[in-house]
Amino acid sequence: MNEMKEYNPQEIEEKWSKYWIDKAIYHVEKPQKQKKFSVVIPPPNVTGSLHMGHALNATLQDIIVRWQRMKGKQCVWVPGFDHAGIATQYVVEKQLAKEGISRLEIGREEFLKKVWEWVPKSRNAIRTQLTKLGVSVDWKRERFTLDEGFSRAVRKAFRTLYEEGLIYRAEYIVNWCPKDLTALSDLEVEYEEEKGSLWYIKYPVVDEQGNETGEFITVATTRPETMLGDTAVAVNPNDERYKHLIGKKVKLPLVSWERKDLKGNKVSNLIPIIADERVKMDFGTGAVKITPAHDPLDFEIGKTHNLPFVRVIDETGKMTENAGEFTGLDRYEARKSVIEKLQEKGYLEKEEEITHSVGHCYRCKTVIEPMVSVQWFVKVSDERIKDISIKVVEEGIEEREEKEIFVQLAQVEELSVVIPVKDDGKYSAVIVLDKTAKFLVGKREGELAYIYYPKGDEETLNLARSLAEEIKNYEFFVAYEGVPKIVIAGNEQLIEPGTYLFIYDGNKVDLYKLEGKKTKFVKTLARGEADLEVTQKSIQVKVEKIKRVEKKEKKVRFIPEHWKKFYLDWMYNLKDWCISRQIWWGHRIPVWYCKDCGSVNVFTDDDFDRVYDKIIFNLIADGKIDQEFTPEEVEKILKSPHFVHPEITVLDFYKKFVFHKYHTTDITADSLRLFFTQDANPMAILTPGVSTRNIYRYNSQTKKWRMVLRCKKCNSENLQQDKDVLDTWFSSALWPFGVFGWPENTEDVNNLYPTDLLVTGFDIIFFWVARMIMMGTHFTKDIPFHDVYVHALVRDKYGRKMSKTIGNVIDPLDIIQKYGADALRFTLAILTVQGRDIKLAEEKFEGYKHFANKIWNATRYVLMNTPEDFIARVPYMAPFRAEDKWIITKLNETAEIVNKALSEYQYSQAAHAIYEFFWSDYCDWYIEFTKERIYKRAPEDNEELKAKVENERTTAIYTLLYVLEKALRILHPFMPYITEELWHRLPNTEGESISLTEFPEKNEEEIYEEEKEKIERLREIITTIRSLRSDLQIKPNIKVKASFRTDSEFSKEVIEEFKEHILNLAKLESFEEVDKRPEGTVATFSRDTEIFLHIEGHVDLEKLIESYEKKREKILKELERVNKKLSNENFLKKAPAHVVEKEKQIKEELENDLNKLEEILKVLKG
RNA sequence: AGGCGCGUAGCUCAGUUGGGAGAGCGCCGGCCCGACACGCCGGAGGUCGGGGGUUCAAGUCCCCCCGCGCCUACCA
Repeated sequence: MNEMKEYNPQEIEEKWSKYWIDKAIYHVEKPQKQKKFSVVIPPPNVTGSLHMGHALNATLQDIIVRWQRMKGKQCVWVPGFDHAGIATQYVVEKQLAKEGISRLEIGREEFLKKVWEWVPKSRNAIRTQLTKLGVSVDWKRERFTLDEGFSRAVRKAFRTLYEEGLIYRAEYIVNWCPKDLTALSDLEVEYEEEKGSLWYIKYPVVDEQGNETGEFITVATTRPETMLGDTAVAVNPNDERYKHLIGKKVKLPLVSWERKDLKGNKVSNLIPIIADERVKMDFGTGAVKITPAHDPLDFEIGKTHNLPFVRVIDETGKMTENAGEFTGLDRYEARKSVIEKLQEKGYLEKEEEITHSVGHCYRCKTVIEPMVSVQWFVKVSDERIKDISIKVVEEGIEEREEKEIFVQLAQVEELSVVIPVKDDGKYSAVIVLDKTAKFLVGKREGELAYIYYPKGDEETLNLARSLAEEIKNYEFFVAYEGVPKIVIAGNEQLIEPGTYLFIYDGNKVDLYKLEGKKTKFVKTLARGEADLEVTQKSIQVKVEKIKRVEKKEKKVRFIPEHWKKFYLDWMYNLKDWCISRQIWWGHRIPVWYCKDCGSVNVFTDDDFDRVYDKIIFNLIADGKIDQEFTPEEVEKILKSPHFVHPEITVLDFYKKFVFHKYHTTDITADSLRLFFTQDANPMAILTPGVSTRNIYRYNSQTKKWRMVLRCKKCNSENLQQDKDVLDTWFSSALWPFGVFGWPENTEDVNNLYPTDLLVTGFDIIFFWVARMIMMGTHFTKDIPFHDVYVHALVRDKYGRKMSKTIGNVIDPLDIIQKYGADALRFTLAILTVQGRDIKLAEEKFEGYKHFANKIWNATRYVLMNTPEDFIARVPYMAPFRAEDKWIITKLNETAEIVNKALSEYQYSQAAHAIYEFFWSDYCDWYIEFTKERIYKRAPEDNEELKAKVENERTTAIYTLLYVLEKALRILHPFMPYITEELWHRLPNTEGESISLTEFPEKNEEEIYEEEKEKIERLREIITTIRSLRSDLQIKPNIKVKASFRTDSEFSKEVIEEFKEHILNLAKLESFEEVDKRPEGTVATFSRDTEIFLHIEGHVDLEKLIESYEKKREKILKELERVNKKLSNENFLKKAPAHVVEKEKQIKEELENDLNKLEEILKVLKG
């Protein structure tokens, strides 16, 4: 019926990827709070390209999201990108450098234009890569950390924190990169072990007059050039060697010139010897030179002892004027020079080799320079931020929310309920409870809304109430007594009389038996959308107000759990977060300094109340227009396609994603001009309804308008904006609520936040996860996410990190090209075990492409044998056979394992279960079993027999299709493409996408224990025969005669029932029961059954004997173990009875096996 | 230095409350049998890093040691 070509991943993946996006399958316009499952993607860096870590990250998210979606959740997975300040600036600078352009030459504005030109190219590339992976994200909600909404959110966050005193500006020692010319946060510094030297320098001690006493104090340093900035020598107060020197002074060698501190005060070259506990006695000489301006610890000591700060190295790594004769030298040249000079003058005592770790810029690898400068900090160490961030992870916060709900209590007589169920627009079932309904309970918006119960019957009302508490997942449920009329697919269903409950959960109607207050699941009656038609004889409604205390747990759970400790350890020792960066690409700090009164102004669009003002202000603050601009410029920008969503304009983006209002507002150059004119025109004050505020001023020379910002303290217009931008992570910290529209109180924020899951790598727990928790809890008073799944690092096959330098990267795109995205995804999933890094080698992908191929071909087999008129044949199909029930049982067990594994994020287990099922159970056994029925030729001349054969074939095909369809659904989250493709090809499916079908769950009705046991036994028997054939080296194409003998009724039954399968799958000519071993046969056994194979001609028995000897050894060893256990009195006494029983059984089995084996060996040898 | 993780078949790894050692790849032998050679059938291969302890029973829990990896801190 279906012509299937060979499996070609590229072809199908391209097709479905496009289909999903074009149809916006994964867009949910208005998700309901109760049903949602929301995830935000860790925004990939716009500079990068997708590497294996991204592929893993995206795959793990997609598996959970697709699974949750199939479980009926309304999934919203928000994609987006991160502007990556330093990294992007670095990349663009490098590109410009190739053209011989430096950013300093072209200036800030021009440079940013270049970046904006470059960014979309890179962004689009990653976007394409993500779509190739098959991620089921909602592209309509895509965001960028530097889009208009985010930029506004960042300013709002900054302002709020500033006003709360949680952001401050201070002089502090920071990690400075002399190449990128910016401060770096502690986390952005990479330490590496390096060989260096420890130089011992003698500082002459001087008396009160400043004359050298002849005594020296020797300090040790790895950075002699910083001695020029020394302002003290410190020793430990308990150090006997130096106690007498404390309080005295030394004369700083070489320095004969005048030095100045940060405020311009002169600093003497006679510096004090101070005592400080932080000095370690056992390092170096126990005396340490103090350079407060260029060393973090010295900075601290300098602060405590009130030492002057002398900067001797500038931003570019060159020596400052304080370095006297060394001024202008690079810090490394200066080091050489200083050493030479010291040696020359006899101050250098010795030089020792030392390995120490040196901090490098994470981006350009330049050695960082600790330097005192003025920076902005977030006071994350403040208890208002720190405490709650610890608490939500450590123990969680339980919040009690009192809710008032109104429940209609309807006392009725003769209650009738009709439940029509529609599936895909067609009626799939109708349930009619004519006057037999007992009570009815329903919800509205997730809350109990009404109860219908028999007039005056308080007992029933109470029962209904308690059931409403107990049953969590329902939209309504009806209880009835008596005989209901249930019609499913046109057939009336009979149910034995009793008290039952129909529960509708939004997806399906389940039937439960009601015994007292207990409910017992019977079966699922129908799937689809259920309606409710209620009639009653009389009604009396009373509204009851119920106070409900809703407990809401705010707890962030790390998976695997040990990352919790990792996070908490860091939180306990939290240092303030330096957020200013001396670069251009990023969110410019929304601070304007007043040049007149010196005060600090933080502006946001909250300072304006009209939409025009707000937009103009945001455009200026974002650097999109200058503070002086023309209305045409504004219109042009607002009417241009948006960077993230080119299908709409920037103005529309503002309305939809930034303000979430002003929907009808249009802005044109003309309307702006009018607005500005009125604003600036003092006469307008006389016109009613027009306000003037003097925000805009026209400059007739430049013919431009200017938005005037005024100092909030002195009203001066003489303001200057801070030149720095914010750390990218400051905006990323707002990601989980920023993407939903915060700071506006949007529907998405209400319905989708907190998010359910965050998947990320451990390396950014501090950078990102911690900061999202800090900012999330602070701004939204709620956690940003419930579960944080921390995934592994992807390494090469030798366990090394993948890096471009080593050249061991495996590019996911190459893998997709060669093996397909499905194989890539499945491989990553099956290798994902909690707490272990992934070692990757290309062969692995190949292996799982084989799996995809296997599924493809299995489907080909099924479809090849599905007749055109299959559906019409179904009503005539024969009853299920045992193997059908067996595979259905296996399918259900697999569904259960996969569901459980995924709910615990056990990706590997889940993937293994479906792999095992598909390949071993379905392909290797079930398909082989069906061949008997599929290939059986019906005799043309016997109508009755022909019909029987055909109907049995229909059953086989039906089961093949039924199981295949469900198995594809189970596999779908792992391999979305191939499952989508194959699913659409099956005749028993309809719908837009497999991803919108229901994820299979274990159905107790489909568990057939008896048949399962039989088939397992059958497999053992077949395997035993195959094994003997192989030992005897009988070619597979030769059919041999065989016979068996057994005392077990069960085994006999299995053999008789499945004789055909045994003949087919063990390649036997015959398999008859005998009393004793026939002549000319070789024996083997499977449990209680002896099997005899007729050998014709010469057979090499050596190999067989060898094989049996080996088995005998094994059994003996086992027996020894079991006997030892069973002869241990303590074991018999203390071990649980069932364990002892089991051991006894094992012993019996082993002894039987041994007897049989020895007998066989005797015959073989004799 | 402190903390965390890992050490199971040649390789990569599963092994969920402590009860007869597993998978994939590789290897060996045999097969193009009407889905699939990206396949089928059969098979070999392990003192579960070493030592001690708890227990009737330890790959699984506790302690020590060895090896590997990672993180944090210090490094004048």
